[in-house]
Amino acid sequence: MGNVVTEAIPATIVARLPIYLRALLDVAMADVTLVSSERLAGLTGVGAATVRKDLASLGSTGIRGVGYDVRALVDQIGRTLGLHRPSSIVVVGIGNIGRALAQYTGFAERGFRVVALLDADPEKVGTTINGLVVRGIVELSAVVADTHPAIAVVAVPPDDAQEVVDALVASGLTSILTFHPAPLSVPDHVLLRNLDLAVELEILAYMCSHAG
Amino acid sequence: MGNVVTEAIPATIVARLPIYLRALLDVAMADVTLVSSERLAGLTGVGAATVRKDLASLGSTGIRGVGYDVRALVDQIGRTLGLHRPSSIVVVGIGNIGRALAQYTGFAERGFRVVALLDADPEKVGTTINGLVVRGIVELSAVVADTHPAIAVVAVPPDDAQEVVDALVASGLTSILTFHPAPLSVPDHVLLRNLDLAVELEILAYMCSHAG
DNA sequence: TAGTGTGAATTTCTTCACAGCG
DNA sequence: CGCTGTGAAGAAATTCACACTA
Repeated sequence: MGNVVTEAIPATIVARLPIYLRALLDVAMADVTLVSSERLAGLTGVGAATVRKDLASLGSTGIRGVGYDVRALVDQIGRTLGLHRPSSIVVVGIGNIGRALAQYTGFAERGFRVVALLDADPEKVGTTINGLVVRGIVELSAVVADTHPAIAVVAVPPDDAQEVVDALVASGLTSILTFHPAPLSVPDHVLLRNLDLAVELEILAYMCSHAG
Repeated sequence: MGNVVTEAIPATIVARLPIYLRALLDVAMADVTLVSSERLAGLTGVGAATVRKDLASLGSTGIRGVGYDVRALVDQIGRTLGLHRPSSIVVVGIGNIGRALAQYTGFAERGFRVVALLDADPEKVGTTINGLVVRGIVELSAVVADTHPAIAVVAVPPDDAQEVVDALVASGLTSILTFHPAPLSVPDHVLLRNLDLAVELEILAYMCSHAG
């Protein structure tokens, strides 16, 4: 039990781990050092039994009759998610969303480091954001080869998205986050996660017209 | 079968409907008028049988041996999601993300209309974005009463988010989308959907360190 | 014939309930 | 005593397979 080696955690659980982590960092701020599964359940909206099962699945370190040590849990989850050493990120497309990412200072404490910014607009190339110089998109493969980012975030205009994604894939990147309002295609070995704001609003629209 | 009245569609299905819709709008652009469940499955990454089950659950109109009529499906899904008439949106916080939302022209064709912009910064109040004047956050309840938005999108600095959400709830809004890097609390009757970019990156980080 | 619609089988996820331990 | 850890039960979602029909 509690094997240190990774043994494929189901996607449903992986999707909840960041939620736990977020809540744990939050209570840690308030100098709380112990949480019960019940408390964590209340903070995250997940069932208490599910919380225990999830934590057990990553070889948890709960103390019977007491709860879980917050710091230990943060470590455990962070390690499971691969955040024990910072992941480098390249941001492609320095529009509103790209700039938000480049300027966001909270990534550091979540284990992410923005290492490069790229844009196609000559007016933006050469400008500095948060200590990073924006480089031209023509340098894409050079920048990737240079900084070896783990993840690329693509926030370019819709018409350019597929092209940029293709270029990233060609440069060897295999994890991409996009904000594109339509499906994008990538080879099977590439992980693409797409956030479409309209999709989020549509889900909310349904819930709102059928409930509260 | 195929009851027109709403009979509580499971959340898993609701979450997929916007994905189908997105793919359908995409193929409609290419003047495609018919799609098979197989094709839709390929476009969205969902299983073909699941696609058929989902569409059947909203009283679908597939034609055996042929496929589904794209326009009919778009209508059907749109109506189910409550998009047959545009939902009004108020955007609170005109930073990078808020500006991106205010400027995004694609919402109209997805059934959403940004009707108001709010910000606390006196420098921003009074400026115009995409034909809308930014109003002060002190006017929040007046603006809500005035424009009756269905959904509020909150993109303010982390420290202000809870306060703004509370004010929105107090003004009577019950559907809120936020971009906050921590849990937010709302009364039970309010629907809050939170997009934490760090969470998305963390999920990607896990997948990337355990697969591709 | 090609592809929907759907019971039935299967897998996956969640909840329950409680033994066991600090 | 209180809370974790977990088998077993239950619910939900997915997949299978095929009858059926335009």
